[in-house]
Amino acid sequence: MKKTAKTSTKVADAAEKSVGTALAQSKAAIYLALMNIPEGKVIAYGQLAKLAGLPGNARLAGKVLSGLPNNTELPWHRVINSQGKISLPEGSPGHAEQKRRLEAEGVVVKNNKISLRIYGYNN
DNA sequence: TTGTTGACGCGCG
DNA sequence: GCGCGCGCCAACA
Repeated sequence: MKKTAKTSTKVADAAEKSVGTALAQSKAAIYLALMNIPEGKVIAYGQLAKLAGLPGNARLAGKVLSGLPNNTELPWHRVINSQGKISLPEGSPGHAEQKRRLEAEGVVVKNNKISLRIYGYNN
């Protein structure tokens, strides 16, 4: 209807429209995976992406989390990098916020670092 | 279409 | 345990 003929990848294009840019699913998958994280536990971006069915898309997970609103209900603060540290830059509102939330759930943050060995969520 | 950027991960020294 | 560099995948200009 819109694209008309053009180079007409029509079939692929139509399929793409049906899902709403493939990422929509990925995004939803990441949300679901995030909801599966219990309190007092943390997970790495890559791990989260893998749980969402997107191995190798750790960065994408971060991209999605960055797009989350402030009033989101998702426990985004339970997501950290494989280093066991908060990816957000120190001094950033999100960093302090995340750290505070984690401690509120019983997660001990040692020197801005979290023991994945203890709090790491393994499925 | 090509190049750059990013809430990352892993291997090395 | 820590810092550095390269690699991966998608979005954006």
